[in-house]
Amino acid sequence: MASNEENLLSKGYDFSTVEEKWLRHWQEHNCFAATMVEGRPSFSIVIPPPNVTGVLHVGHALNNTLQDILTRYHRMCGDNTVWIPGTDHAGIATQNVVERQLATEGKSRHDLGREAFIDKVWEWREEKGGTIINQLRRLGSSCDWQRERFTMDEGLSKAVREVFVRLFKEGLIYKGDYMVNWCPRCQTALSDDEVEHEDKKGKLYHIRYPFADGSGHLVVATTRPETMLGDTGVAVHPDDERYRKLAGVGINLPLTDRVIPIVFDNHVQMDFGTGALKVTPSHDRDDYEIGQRHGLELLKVIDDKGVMNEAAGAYRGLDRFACRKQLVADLERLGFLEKVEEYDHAVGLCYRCKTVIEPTTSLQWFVSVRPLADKAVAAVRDERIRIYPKTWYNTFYGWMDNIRDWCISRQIWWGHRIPAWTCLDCGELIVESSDPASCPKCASLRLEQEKDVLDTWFSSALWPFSTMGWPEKTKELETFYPTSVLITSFDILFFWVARMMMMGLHFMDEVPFRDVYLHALVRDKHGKKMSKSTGNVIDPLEVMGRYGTDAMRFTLTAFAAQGREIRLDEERIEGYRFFINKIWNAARFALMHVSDCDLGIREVASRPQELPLVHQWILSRTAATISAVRAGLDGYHFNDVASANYQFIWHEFCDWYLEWIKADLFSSDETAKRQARGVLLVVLETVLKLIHPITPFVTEEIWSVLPGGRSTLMTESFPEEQEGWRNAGAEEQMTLLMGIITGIRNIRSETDIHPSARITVCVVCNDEETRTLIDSFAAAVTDMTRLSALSVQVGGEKPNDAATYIYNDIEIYVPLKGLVDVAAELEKLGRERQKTEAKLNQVRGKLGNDKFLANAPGDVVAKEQEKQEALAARLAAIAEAEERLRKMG
RNA sequence: GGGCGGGUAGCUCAGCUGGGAGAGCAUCGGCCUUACAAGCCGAGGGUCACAGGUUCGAUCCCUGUUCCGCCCACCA
Repeated sequence: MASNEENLLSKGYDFSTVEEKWLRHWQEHNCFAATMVEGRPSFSIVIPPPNVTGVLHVGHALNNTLQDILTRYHRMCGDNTVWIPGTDHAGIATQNVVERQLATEGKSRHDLGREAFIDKVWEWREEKGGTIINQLRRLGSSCDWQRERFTMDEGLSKAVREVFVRLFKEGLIYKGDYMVNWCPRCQTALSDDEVEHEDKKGKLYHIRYPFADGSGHLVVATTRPETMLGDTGVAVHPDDERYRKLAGVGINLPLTDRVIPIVFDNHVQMDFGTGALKVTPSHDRDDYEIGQRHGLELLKVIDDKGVMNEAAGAYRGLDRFACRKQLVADLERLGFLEKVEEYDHAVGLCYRCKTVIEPTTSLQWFVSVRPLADKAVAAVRDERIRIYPKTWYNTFYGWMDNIRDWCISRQIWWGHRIPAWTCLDCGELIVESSDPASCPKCASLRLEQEKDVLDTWFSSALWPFSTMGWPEKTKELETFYPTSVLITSFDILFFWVARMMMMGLHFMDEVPFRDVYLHALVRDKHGKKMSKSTGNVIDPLEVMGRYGTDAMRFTLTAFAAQGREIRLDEERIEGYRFFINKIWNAARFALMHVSDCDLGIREVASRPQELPLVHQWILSRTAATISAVRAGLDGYHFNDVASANYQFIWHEFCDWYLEWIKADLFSSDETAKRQARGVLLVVLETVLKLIHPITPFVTEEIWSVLPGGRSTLMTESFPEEQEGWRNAGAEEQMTLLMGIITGIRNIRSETDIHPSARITVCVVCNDEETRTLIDSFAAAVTDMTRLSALSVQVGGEKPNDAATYIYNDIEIYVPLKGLVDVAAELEKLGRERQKTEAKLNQVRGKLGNDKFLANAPGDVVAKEQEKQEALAARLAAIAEAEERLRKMG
């Protein structure tokens, strides 16, 4: 082994050098580039574009690890494969970032003006926008980086305009004055799902509203008293006895000089509060609808910044919350405040800045989503799109059934400006994909473009086809659309996933993806959401630096069961780092024996029937692992893929196989040596390929030093099913031998025999076949348990004065020359006997039950019978051993 | 208020179409055995939340109870 040390791997796995090396190699050799070869199956993924302002968090790490696993798998399978990367311009988020930067210079975007501000954002993007992309690269993501897209790119912008114009012309986009969710801080409208609801401790104010005729008052309750200044009515339920007589009676609205009417509306809940509802049509969604039904006036009292306007009279200029305080004090002073209760209720917050949303009416653009949503629902019902895990179907349908029109205009500057113009002369509204030069109606040149931009999700809804060149007819679209699978987190199922379905189906007349895999949210080990303020954030970059990227990727994969949350524990990452190191060391060992081999030795694996048992066994187990890994990958059971690899590599390949073949590898028997080397090389190559999609770096590095001069592992072919390696008989025989070895080791350990002490063992079995098997592997057994002698017999005379272990129906004796603790041995055997008896009784019960025999399938009955025989034999063996011990005692 | 998910070993979880309870980590004991002490060998540990039901047979299916988490919702 000294002669070819330069070919060997270093003693410990140094991930940082290796990772750097392979990232460079993959990039320089353009290994991730898409292939579009005629006649091959296609596999395509578009990345859920992270915000251009983003930095890699552990959710990204999970999301992209899973995508990379599938991409690498399919690439190795020989499919035409592409993974298209990119980023989202993230309207509000990015604008906020740049505005904050300006604020440090004491400026606002208004100081710069729209165009200069947008230039500033682009500048920011050039400088800092590549951060997350570089972090994704570091993760090993095998995206076709030459195809990187940005939602504000020229091509994508063209697609956005095209979609907008078509939808408008089809009547699916309209403009109107409606109630929207308004963020006073971002000063823009938000769609319903951009509003987060949070339970807050608040107060419920009960306010007296006097009748105009002076006959008394009624009481209304509200959590937002400042909105009363905009009240234009009071609503009660038509069936409410208490208020029936009030028809036609007006209300003197306190603190104002206005008289407002009482209206009767079914929407009012009679049993809430006093059953009387103050109606503020301009600042509440329900009130808006009640107002519409009864022709109530719209009166805005809060402006775009959340400040009371001139309609608020004396309160004008006050912030809405300051106004609330002041107004409540005034009501109390004037005797209008009946009472104040503590009250918990949900408050709508801006998902970006957490400012309390102010519902208000405003002129906005909307998409009529019903017809689009229907297509999406149909596609899911027909299984043209499948959702994994399937628990999400109900949620999906529920949401789609209740979907409302989508407000797509945003009053910010950074984004796709709405392609609509108004003619300042004739008022014509022009919607065109290219900028119009003049008004088509009056030929005026005085056109003004809409100031609003589109909701960011409008452009990301087009992502699966806009990134492939739509509206042009491209080879990419032909080859890769629809995409194979969308992998994303469930929290954007509706923001994004549903809308991609709608747009894809509408414009491509085809689903955007065949499968949707929704992975869990990553939380801390206690199930808490990670957040900077709680300080429980696990930073993937830090983790990668500490344990290596492969270790982190493997950990995330091992955790990726089809559930809703992943509780990530940093200790686990450390544990899996040991596993990566284990692979490294196993390879190091293997290389000591195969580094100078010619590749012809691999032939031995193609005729397993000619090989010794242990090789047949490992090949059979390898075949089983290939099946498990492929099945896991095909069915998105990522955790199963991880554990199949882990279990096989560590506990079968390393713990048993490598130990077992050491004798052959060091042997002077050339045939045995060649067989061992050949199978070792084949199995090592196979596991490297199998696990490469999860841990690309360490596997590439090992692969590169295997004999034979190799290019990259990532373009090698993924292991095919190997039915020819399957061998149930070999597995059974090996299981038996391993059981006996474990038994002997158990005796050693239990009786405090030093591991290096040579002992003799006598194995007693019940048939000649077993005896021959054990006998022919006596050398291996002796070797692995450090015996000086092993005798195997069928029945017959057994050693006295021996420690005992029963494996199935086989008795294992270790003579101890008077050192046997008879009582302890008997106790141990007694426990075993009880367990065995209990099981046997259970089985006998079943087999004695006619109904079981009549109803259970034949193979189940047969299995029970076999079990009965095995248990009975074991029981007999235990009894014999006990008897022997009693004689001694 | 509605919907969804979950309660399995000390911890984190797996267990996919009902037929002998599993993994990792942690714990205990023993080992520097020629790849690996980032390791090896051995061991202990669970009335599968609770109560019923269906079935020859239930961790798995059905009903109810309870606890936890999430989502949706116009009771101001």
